[in-house]
Amino acid sequence: MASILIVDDDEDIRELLKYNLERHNHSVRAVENGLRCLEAVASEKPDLILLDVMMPEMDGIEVCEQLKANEAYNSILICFLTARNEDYSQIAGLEAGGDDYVSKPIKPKVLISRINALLRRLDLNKSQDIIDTCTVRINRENYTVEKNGDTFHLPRKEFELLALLISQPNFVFKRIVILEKVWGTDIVVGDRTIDVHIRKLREKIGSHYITTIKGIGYKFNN
Amino acid sequence: MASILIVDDDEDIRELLKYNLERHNHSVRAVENGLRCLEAVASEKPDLILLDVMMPEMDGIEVCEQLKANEAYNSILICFLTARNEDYSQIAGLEAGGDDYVSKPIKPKVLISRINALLRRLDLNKSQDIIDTCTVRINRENYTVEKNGDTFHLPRKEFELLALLISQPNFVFKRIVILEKVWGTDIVVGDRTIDVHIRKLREKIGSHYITTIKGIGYKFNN
DNA sequence: TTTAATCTTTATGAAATATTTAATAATTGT
DNA sequence: ACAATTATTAAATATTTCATAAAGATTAAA
Repeated sequence: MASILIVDDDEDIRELLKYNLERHNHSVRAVENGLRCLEAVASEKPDLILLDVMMPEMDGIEVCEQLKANEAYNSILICFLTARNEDYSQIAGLEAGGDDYVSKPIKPKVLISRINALLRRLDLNKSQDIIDTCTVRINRENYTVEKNGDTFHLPRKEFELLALLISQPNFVFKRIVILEKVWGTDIVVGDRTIDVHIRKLREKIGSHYITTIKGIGYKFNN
Repeated sequence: MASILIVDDDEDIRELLKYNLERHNHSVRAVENGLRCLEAVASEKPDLILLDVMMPEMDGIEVCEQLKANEAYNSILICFLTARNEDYSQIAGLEAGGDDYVSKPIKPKVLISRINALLRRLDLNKSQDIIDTCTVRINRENYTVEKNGDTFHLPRKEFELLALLISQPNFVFKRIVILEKVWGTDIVVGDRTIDVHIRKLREKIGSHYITTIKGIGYKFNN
């Protein structure tokens, strides 16, 4: 859902982060130092950079300052990765124009949740109260769905699930992404919970609107 | 819960915002222009400034730049208030060092929710997994509560409610603040819902731990 | 100043909804 | 056919609402 650039000299961390972010549908590149970061940004501007503070040669703070000084790049979100008690870096990083920081050791869950919070800032105006496809229209004001003229109410979770799927018709949402968006990163529910809600939705809006993509997730057909 | 400074030349807006923020437990000051804002900041540093962009004499962007240039004040969060289609201002504002913006006409709910998101950044490290008073200890890992040696589980909402109250023993949480923190700003539930959860909690941890302050809210006794 | 009536807010219990789990069946891809 | 994944159903929990009772404030009269 977003293009993310990882900058860290530790290959294990790059791999860990790449794996986790890709699981969550992000498109990820990873480089090992500040110079490569600037190159990567120049070749394709990412939405967000995960930037290690402590790196040989050019540290994260410096990279950040360079980017924020460049009008073409200063809208890129920057999230610093800092060692645990590196308090100074945290402050310096945020003052250099960083948007957030995450302390190592990095818990993937925490990282994902922070990243989502940051990305939400990008599309502040995207969030719509009413989503309208040619067949179904949902209204966040009162959790209702309108289909062929008749309007009915959906309970919260079912509504959020439908709202997510319908936000990008024909796009396949992975199960993990659904969990994250509808249930939140910190709440743990069993795997079958999604299925049950999908079934309820299908009962209510008609089975053919939602297609299962086995091994991946679900999509709303339009 | 936070000290907030409102800067807007429109008295109605100042009043509206002040009223709403105070209802949510924030301590609020309001001034009518940029100069007064700088004075107010100098006399007492706020956690967050709600800063109108369009103001006579010194506009919000300029105020923001001055504050962010001053090492003593650049940690203050700044949220711009912009006219609806003032797109340029939004961008300019964020580039000037603003942390967020809210478009007029301002919906109090939206504002409160944004402000909470910003303030959460201030106390990233505050959130504890285990809270321990002399009598009761809660564990966010697995939603359990330990009292006099025996441990039991609480359902999510009850747990969150207890966790909130216990986070500041003897502090009276207003109903609206409880709703906001436990249920979230965008979810609407009836007024009696809180009562029911309070009752469940009292049943489980003992009635004397929670005191009702009529017309205001509840507190956890320690 | 006390008392009683009145109004507002909170407590309670039961019912209605919503959500989650768990067990089993069905489906799909290999 | 086998393994993995999803669907389905029923049951268990959790959450919310609703109606009614109780308690706390407030007001006005005695």
